Parts: sequence; structure tokens; C-alpha cells
Amino acid sequence: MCGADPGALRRGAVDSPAMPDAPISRSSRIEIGALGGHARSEVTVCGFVDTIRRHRSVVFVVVRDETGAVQVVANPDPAEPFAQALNDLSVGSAITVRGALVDNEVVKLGGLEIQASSLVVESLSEAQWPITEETSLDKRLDWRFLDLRKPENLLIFRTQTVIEHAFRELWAEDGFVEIHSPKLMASASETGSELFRLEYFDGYAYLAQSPQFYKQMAMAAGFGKVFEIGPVFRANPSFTSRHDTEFTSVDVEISWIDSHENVMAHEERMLHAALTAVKDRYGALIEELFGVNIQVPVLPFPRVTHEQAHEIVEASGYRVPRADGDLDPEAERRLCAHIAREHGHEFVFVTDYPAALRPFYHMRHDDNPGLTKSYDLLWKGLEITTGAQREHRHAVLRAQALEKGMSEDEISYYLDFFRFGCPPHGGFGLGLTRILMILLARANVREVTYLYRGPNRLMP
RNA sequence: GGACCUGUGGUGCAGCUCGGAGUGCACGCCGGCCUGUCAAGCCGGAGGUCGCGGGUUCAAAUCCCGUCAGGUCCGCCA
Repeated sequence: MCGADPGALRRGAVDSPAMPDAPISRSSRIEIGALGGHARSEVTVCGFVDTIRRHRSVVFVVVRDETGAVQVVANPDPAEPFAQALNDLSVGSAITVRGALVDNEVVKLGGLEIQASSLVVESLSEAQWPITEETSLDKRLDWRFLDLRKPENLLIFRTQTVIEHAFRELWAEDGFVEIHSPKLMASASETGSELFRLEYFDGYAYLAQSPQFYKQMAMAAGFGKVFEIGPVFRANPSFTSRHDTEFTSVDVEISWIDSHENVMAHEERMLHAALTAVKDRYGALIEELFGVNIQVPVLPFPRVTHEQAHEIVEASGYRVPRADGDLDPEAERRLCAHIAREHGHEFVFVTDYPAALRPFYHMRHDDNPGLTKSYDLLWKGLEITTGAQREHRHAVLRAQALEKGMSEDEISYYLDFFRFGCPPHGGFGLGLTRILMILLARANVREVTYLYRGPNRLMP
């Protein structure tokens, strides 16, 4: 170990310093964001070293915690008790600083600084970081914990917290019940083509691709209205900016509805509440860090039928190349552009999809069995939700399942939900990561997912 | 799964058409100078299997083939 890493000895000296003085109380730290309103007196702050600017007789250290950043000014005189710590300090290190908080209008960072009287290196960072501001996303994801130290990344998850809280507030007021459905299943909940299979004792289990059947079970159980925010798993080898193999889904199911219209009305209220809350709480910060001015959507959202959507897209000079007639991403972008132009709205419900494009459990129109009582919700050109009124009549449901080629054995447990009385109901699934991606104008779901999972990424 | 694109010091790039010594830029890192910086500045330095394998050639970062990794879009979907 001699000389292999000349910094190691010095770091060792810092990590276990002689500490003659009483230790600084970390738990009495002031959050940096609160310093502006704090008395100009001795304060303790804890945080990561953001930058170090060294001069002969003065050193500036910018310290950042989860609430903000502040400049610390320190004297590098070898006679200072923290001289060695200051000399060895590196960007990224976790430190505790105590000193006099003073106003100084020369300081660009908030007009404040702390004149250090003591400085403790709690944990020294290696000097050379593997990532920088310029590093490509994939490499930053390898070092996600370092990437997440950036204030804008913290803001993503603060925003997510506000969104979920706004949803939960609304659900609580409306008497919804929260459920946590199992993620281990015996068989497919929908198509079966995109399931992860894993060993389960002497047999196999599958990871749930959706809580679909289980939230419908809650309707048969008489829970009335339920929600779940939880992980879902999709074994799609999808290489796009908007897909992942594990993501957080916001699921809702509501009993005693008249049609999918009631479901849409609930969802637009949810999004209105969430965006209002985000704008109130972080609108200015989001504008500053992401350049996004949040538009709280007007209620109700515009609605077009699937057929009307096609007419709008074709009028724009684009013919959907797909054989099955569903809207492709280009058509969805054009439709949203049209709605934004004509109605000044970022959202649009596309309703009444052909039965051929929808799963067996979507209810069909009484007067037109070729169309379902279903919808997608698009936001700024991206699909964020699929919802529908469900078919709750056992005989009809069973017939539609058989028509779609489902095996009765595989879904008999599901069909049982409808044999002993079940309310008319409907619901939807909403991709939380897609909401964040659109809301914060990020290019990719990987950036707004705490730890992204895709076909080629299981680490960290 | 399909199409197209990209792999060059720690990071981001240029160099590749038209082969000629690992050449260059910016940031970072290390050392030095500098009473107050705030994108600090100035001087010096270290750091490379040009993703990997094969081929063509006197000679390959450069041309060809294969392979691996990544990106964008499509398909699938939320």
C-alpha cells in the first residue's frame, strides 16, 4: 500500500482526526434553505461540497444540502484547527460546518456566507468523479446516486411526491379504499405475451403486468372505489424513450358508474388537482430548473372519438400506416397538436375504440358492439392512460373472452368474480413516470425513474 | 424483433471521406502562483489496448467483415 495512492494516507488522517474539541451537533443543523430567515448568529450546516475555490489566504466552499446551497468562507492558515481538513477537502465530500452566518451582498449565492470556525469532514469524496454535467444518460445511470445529487433530480422526486399526495387527498375525500394487490401471480392478467416468469418453489409464478383483475375483484367484493399506486412489470423488449420493464402505475376502479364518461370525469379531476398542487408548490422552481411553465388544465378535457381522431389526423395530411387502424405515435402527436391549436388544451381523451383493438373485458356499446366504452388519455402527444367501463355481466364477459381466444381455465378465477353479483364499474391505469416525463419536459422516462429498469438494465 | 446512428485519457468532443508516430480542443484531476472568489484567473504536469476480435496493407483510430455496448425512431404499451 506504500505510495500506490498518495491521497490515501491523507484521507485516512482526515477520516480519523484527533478531535480535541467537543464535537459539533449535527442534529442541531440549520437547513441551508432556511438560513435566509435565520438569525445572523453561529450556525451549523451539513451537506455536500459543491465547489471549492482556493486562494492563498482564503478558501470558498459551497455547501449544498437537500434544501439549498450556501458559501462558506474559511482561512487556510495552518494554525487553524481545521487546516488539514480544509486542505484535503474534495468536491462531493460530506461535511459539517459551524461558523458565523453573515450578510454579504457581494456573495452572488443569496448574499449570505458562513465564516467557518470549525469544519468536519464526515466522509471524503474521491477527487475524480466518474460523471459530470455532460455525461451521457446511460453512464449517469450507472452512477445514479451521484447523478441524483443534482438539485433538478431531487426536484423530480419532490414533484412526484406532490402528485401522489394530491391524488391521495382527492381519493380520501371521495371515500376511496387503497389496496395493495400481489405482484406474484399464477398466470397472466391480460394477454400473457409480456410476462416475466420466475421460479416459485416447485413451479413457476409470473410478475403482475397490471393490477387489473385484482382491482376489479375489489368491485365484486363491494369496496366501491379503490386505488393502488404500485409497480407493474412488462417483459417487452421495448427500446424507446417512454418504455421500461418495471414502472409505477396509478390504478383506479370505481363502482356504480353509468359509463366510461364517469371514469374520465374522475381522472381529469385527479390530474387537475395534481397539476394545481405541483404548480402551487414548485411551479417557480420547475420553471427555473426545467424551463417549464406548468399549465393547469381546464375542466373538462376535450374528448374525441377514435373515429373523429382519425378524421382529424387525416385532415392534417397523415395517413396512419398501421393495418389494425389504431393510432400510431405520429397520429397521436398530430391529434394533440390539433387539439392544442383548436382548443388550447394539452390533454385529449380519445374514446370509443374498436373492440378489435381492446381487451376482452372492455364493455361494448349496446347499440354498436363493434365499439367499446373505452378511452385513452393523451398528454402533449403521449399516451398516459387506458381506461374503460368493464364488462360485468358474466355471460357477456365469458363470451368476449372466448372470442378473443382466451383460455377459460386460465381466467376462470377471474370470471368467478362476476358469478355472485358485481356492480357496473370501470377504471383506468395511469403511468406515473410518463406523467413526470411530460410534466417536466424530460426526454426520457429513464430520467424521471428513481432506478430505471429496462431490457438491458438491472443495475444499480 | 426491425431501421438508422454512435463507441477516441476521468467527462464531452474533433480527428475517419482522402490510411503515414496517439495529434488537438474544452471541462475535470495533481502541483505551483495569486486578500474575496462566485463558470475565479495564470503557469506547469499526469493521464490512452482509439469498445473487442479478425482481415486488407510496408503502414489502420481511419478501409472491410464480425461481435459487444449504447442512442433515436418503429412495433408492443402506460
